[in-house]
Amino acid sequence: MPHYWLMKAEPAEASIDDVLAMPDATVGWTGVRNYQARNFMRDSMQVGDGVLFYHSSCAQPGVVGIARVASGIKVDPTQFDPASPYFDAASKPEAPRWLLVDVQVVHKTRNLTLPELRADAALADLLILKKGNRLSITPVEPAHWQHIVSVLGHPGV
DNA sequence: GCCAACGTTGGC
DNA sequence: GCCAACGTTGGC
Repeated sequence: MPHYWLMKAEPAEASIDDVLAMPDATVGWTGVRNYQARNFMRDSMQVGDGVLFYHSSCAQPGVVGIARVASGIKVDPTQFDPASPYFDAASKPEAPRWLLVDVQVVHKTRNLTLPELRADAALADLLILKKGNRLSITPVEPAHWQHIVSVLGHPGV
């Protein structure tokens, strides 16, 4: 039974177009620095899980594509790079603190915007819409996933 | 730039 | 372990 996820990306940093331009349309999901989000990747994600690719911190936040989890869990190399904004001096190579998975874009969609998501009664319980939610990775209920890919006119992963 | 909400840190 | 201070997120 696959799981489904919503993963936030800042388009100024890694937009869906940026990822599409990469080999195999696949990107290592660097920069997760929240334990709960990390634990979702480490403990619950499986290769092939469905991912809603979401643009945040931008003019038109929303779901902009369908993606899939494309690797198992790996060490996030940016934590050891002093030049990276994600550098973590407290993390040691013998005990890496931060992890990532590869994410492969399957289909770029139109932007299903945040106001549209909020206006959809079927998505009232979508975690991203809950007040105060800031997690960059959240699980998505199968019914929510089916609804969103249907609204986007896509068969899913 | 503002601000609400939440996570992390660190003194005690 | 408590909790105030601080930093970050992210929409507006």
